[in-house]
This record gives sequence, C-alpha cells and structure tokens, in this order.
Amino acid sequence: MRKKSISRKEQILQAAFATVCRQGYYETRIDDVARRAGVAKGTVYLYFRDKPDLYLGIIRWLLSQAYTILQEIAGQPLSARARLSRVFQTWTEKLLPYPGATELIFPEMNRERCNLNRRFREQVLPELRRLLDGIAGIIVQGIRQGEFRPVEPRLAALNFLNAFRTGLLLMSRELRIGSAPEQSLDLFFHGISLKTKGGK
Amino acid sequence: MRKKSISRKEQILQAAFATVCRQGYYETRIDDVARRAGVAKGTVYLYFRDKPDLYLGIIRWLLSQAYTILQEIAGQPLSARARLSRVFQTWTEKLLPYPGATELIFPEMNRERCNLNRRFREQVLPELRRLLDGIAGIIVQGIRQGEFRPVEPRLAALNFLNAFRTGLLLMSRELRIGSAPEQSLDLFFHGISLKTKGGK
DNA sequence: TATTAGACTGACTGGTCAGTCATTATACCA
DNA sequence: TGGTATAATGACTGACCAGTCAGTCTAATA
Repeated sequence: MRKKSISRKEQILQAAFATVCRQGYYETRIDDVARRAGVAKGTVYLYFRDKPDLYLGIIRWLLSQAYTILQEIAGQPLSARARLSRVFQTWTEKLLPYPGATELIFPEMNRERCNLNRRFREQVLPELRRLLDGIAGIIVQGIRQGEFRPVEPRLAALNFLNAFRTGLLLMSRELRIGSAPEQSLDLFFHGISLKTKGGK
Repeated sequence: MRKKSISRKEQILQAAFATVCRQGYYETRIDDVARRAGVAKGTVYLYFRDKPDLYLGIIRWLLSQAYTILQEIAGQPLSARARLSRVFQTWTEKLLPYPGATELIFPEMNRERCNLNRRFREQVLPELRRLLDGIAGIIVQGIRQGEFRPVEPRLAALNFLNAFRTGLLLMSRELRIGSAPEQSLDLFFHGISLKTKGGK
C-alpha cells in the first residue's frame, strides 16, 4: 500500500519544467520528461491527466514559487525600491539556469481561445493576476511614501516583469547588448521614480 | 506559361501571418493557411520549402515592414521623442488586428538550438538586430540633443519594443489593467528622459 | 487549333507521439 | 509467508499532419 508520493510528482514537475524551459512546450515529448525524471512514460500519466495538465502544472508551480518569494520580501522592513530590487535579484538567481521560463507565460496571452488556451486562462490567469497585484502593492507603497510617481500600479507591475524578462535575456548575450540585468532594472526604476536628478 | 506570381506568394504569406498570429506556429496547420489563402496545400510548397521556411518568411516580412516604417519616420525632421512616438503609433495601428504578432519573435530567443531555432538565429536575428539598431539610432540622437539620459541605446531600444508589446497586450484587456498603450509608451519615456519635472 | 511549359491540385503516405492498459514490481499487513 | 492494494512499466495504437507527386488545368505561342 504505497502512497503516490508527493516527491514523485514534484520530481516530474521539476523535470518537465527544465525540459519545457529549454525546448518549449511543443518541442517537449512526454518521453523526454519521463526520462529526465527517471520514470516511465506511464508514470507521468498517474500524476497528470494529460500534457496540457502537466504544462499548466508547471506554470502554476512557477508562479506560486515567485509569489512566495515576493510575499517573503514584502514582509521585510524595506523601502519599496529595495523590495523590488531584492525580488528582482532573487528571481534572477533562481531562474538563471532556466532562461526560457519567462516565455511560458506571456506568449499564451495574446492567442486565440483554443483548447490549451482556454485552460490557460482559467487556471493560470488568476495566479498571474495575484502576482501582478503583489508587485503592484509594493509600488503603491512606493507612491504613498513619495518614492515613485503616481503611475498606474498594475501597468508598472507589468513593466517590472518585462524588466525582469529583459534582464534574463541580456544574460544570454544573444542580442549582443553589453548590458547587465541591473541596468534593465535601473531603467525600470527611472520610469517610475519621482526624483531623477541628472545622470545615469 | 503563367509565371509563379509574386502576389501569390504575398497572398500565402499574408494568410500565414494572420493564422500564426491567432493560433501560434505549432497550432497552425498548413491546410489552414492554404484554405485561408484560397489555394491548395501543394501550392504552399511551391513557394516555401517547408513549414519553418514559411514561418521564418512571415517573421522576416514583419520585421522588414517594421523597419521600413522606422526608416520613413527617421527621415522626417522631428525630435527623437516625436519620432519614437510616431513609430509606436504607426506600428500599433498596423498590428492592432494581430496582437499575437509580437510573440513571433521573442519566445524563440531563449530556446535551445533545435532545428527551428537554428534557422531562426541565422535568418531572423540579423534582421532583428538591424531593427534594434534603427531604434537605438534615434535614441542616440535624443541623447546627443539632450532629450534623453545617456542610457545604453540598445537596451533602451529593447525596452521600446517591450513598451510596444505591452501596449498591444493592454488593448486585449486580458489582464484587466485600465491603461491605454500610450501610458506604456509614457512609462518608457520617463525611464530614459533627462528632465522629469514632477508627476503625470 | 494544337502544342507545351509551368502553375496548381488534393488524395495519399510515412513518421511521430499522446495517451492506454495488461502486466509486473513493491510495500504493507495479518 | 502469503495476500492484497497500489505504484510503476513500456509496448502498443490510433489520430494527426507535414510533405509528396501523379495528374489536371491554363495561358501563351506557333
């Protein structure tokens, strides 16, 4: 009477995450995931209904981890700017080995409501909004305390995600832009800051 | 002795573009494209070697159109800021019916070098760099004329693309952010502007 | 009008892969 | 130790679809 181990599910999730980040959803074979997880294909289907279910599982897992980090930092006694910096930094550290991770989320948003997309909207969008609201909350704090301009907080939050994504992209050196992730964050801060006295 | 018409190729390209923007590459069937273009499947293969070739054709077509618009506006006697505004506006008008268009480019950048990706890097990245350099050129002008801070121009150009993408995303209302595309552009300008006297 | 070159067609094929399920392995209990 | 419930396996299947090609159509030319 063994129990379906949670760790087994986690193990598959982790393998799927790594694979999908490298190859993208459609180039990922369930066999690839199973092999990387060290289980047989059938085992994957003991823990996930079908391929989309596995995919959505990955994304929710990712978002929930991102949210946990955010909440942790939101609880610390810091300025809004310092909080966002720390979130940026922590996320970057975690996702550095998985530069494709940010692409799991956005591309699906501008698509037609096909099979996968419908489930995406139902299961992922709420989590994504929660994360955005978490960031927006920090930004509202910054506005109240006079650190930031009175920008639309959700839009600024979206820009924060963009800055993060760009930071990861810069690390890949693919576009041959000689900038570090921090510069992407810096540009973001300049966009919402009140006082921008002079230079870089 | 009819000739393989250029318009026929254009027609297929247009149909493929519309379809891929709605459904994404992997959910697009060559049959869909053919039907929308009003030709038979086989005809598609008279003009494109295989599916990736069609896909890359779409992207290069898109990038070259974007570049043409950019060049046109770059030739007008305007401030750097006014130029970027006009580019933003023109691009937005053109791509409003195809909100998925921006997703054709970026997701592929953080992926492993599989079949499709290798060809993407060879054929698309140079075009993309050219476009980025075009934007960066306007930004350099702005820096020289004291409109913008001395930011890294290529990074700022990448941010401009992000702002554009976010503008399109806002139009879809999916995230329930009550902002218009212009606000995304505004945030971008704040990030690179020298003088930011007070709030909105 | 007959000829022909090249455009166009769409039924067909072969490979791929998600998902299944009969079988085997394992842990737990009496 | 034998019995049982559950976990795990991996060979198999059926659907799907990119790409093919033998045949048809069309228009320009002689």
